[in-house]
Amino acid sequence: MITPEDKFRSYLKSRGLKFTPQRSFILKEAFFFQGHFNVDQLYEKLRKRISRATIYRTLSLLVKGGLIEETFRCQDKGSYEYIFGRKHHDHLLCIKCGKIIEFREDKIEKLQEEVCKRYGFTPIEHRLGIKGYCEECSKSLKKG
Amino acid sequence: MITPEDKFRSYLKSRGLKFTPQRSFILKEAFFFQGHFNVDQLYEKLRKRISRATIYRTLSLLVKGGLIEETFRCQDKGSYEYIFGRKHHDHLLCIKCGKIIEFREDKIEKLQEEVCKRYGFTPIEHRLGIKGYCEECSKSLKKG
DNA sequence: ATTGTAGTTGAGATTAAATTGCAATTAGGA
DNA sequence: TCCTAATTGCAATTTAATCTCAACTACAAT
Repeated sequence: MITPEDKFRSYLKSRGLKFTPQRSFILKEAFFFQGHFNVDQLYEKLRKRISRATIYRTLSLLVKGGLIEETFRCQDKGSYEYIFGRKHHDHLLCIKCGKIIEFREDKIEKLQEEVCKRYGFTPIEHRLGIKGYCEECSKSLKKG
Repeated sequence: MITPEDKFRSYLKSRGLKFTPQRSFILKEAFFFQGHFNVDQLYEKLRKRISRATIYRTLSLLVKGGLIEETFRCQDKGSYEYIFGRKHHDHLLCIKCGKIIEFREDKIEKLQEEVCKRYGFTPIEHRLGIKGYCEECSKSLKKG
C-alpha cells in the first residue's frame, strides 16, 4: 500500500531532490484539509515553522509529483486540491456561501474525449467548474 | 438590431454611469480581437490614448454589462473573450503553441444541467477548459 | 560514523498584475 | 449653458508570487 509520502519521496528522488522536514509538514497539512485549500490556509497553520516561500516552492513540487492539483482560482488566489488516491471530479461553486460540491459524471468525461478526438487534440488535463447557487442559497434567494 | 454599443450604453445608463470616449474605444478594440484577448494586448493598441487603470476599470464594466467574459487565466494574466452576439462555447488549449480551439457540445451542456438539478444547484455560468496538445503539436511530439 | 556537496531554507527584496486616491476633467441631464 | 456626479490619468499602493543569497542540511559516497 503506497502512501502519499512514498509517492512524494519517490518523485523527489527521481529528480535528485530531498525530502525535508518542511516538505513533510506541508504534505501532511495539505492532506489534513482533505480537499480544497489555498496558500493562506496552509501558511496560517505552518507559519511558526515554515516560510511562505517554502510553501510556494513545495506546493509546486506537490503538483509536479501528482499529489495535489491546482483547481479554480478563488478571489484571485491559487486554490489547490489534494488528489492522491482520489478519483477525478468536477466542481459546483456556490457564489453566495462559497460551498464547493464535487461531482463526477462519466458521460461528460466520455464526451470530452470525443471532442478531443474530433479535433485531433491530445488532452492532458481538464477543468470544469460551474458557478451558481447551492440548494440552500437558492432557497434563501427565493424567500428573501 | 441591437449593437454592442447599444447594449453597453444601456447597461451604463441603468447604473447612472457615462459612456465616455475611452469606454467607446475600449469596446471597439475588444470587439476587434474577435475572440480572446488580454489587458496587455488591449493596452498595446490603446496606450497612446488610454491609461491602464481605465482599461482595467472598463473591462470590469464590460464584464458586468455582459459584453465580454473572463475566460481561463493564461500565464497568470486575466484573459477575456468577447461574447456579445456569440453562442456559449468551451475551449481546448494547446500547452505547446498556445492555440485556442473553441468547441460547442450540446450534450455536455445538457448533462451539466442534469448534474445541477441532481444537487438542487442553480447554475449561473460555467467554464470548461481542456489543456493538452493540438493536432500539429501532437504530431511534432511523436516525430521529435 | 564522517564528509562533501548539491539541494534547501528563511528573510527580505523584487516582480508583475491589479487596485486605489486624488486633483483635474467631462458627460449629459436639468 | 450650467451643474454635479462620474471619469480620467498619474502615481502610489496592494497583493500574489518569485527570486536572491548566505547559512544550513539531507543523503549518498566513503
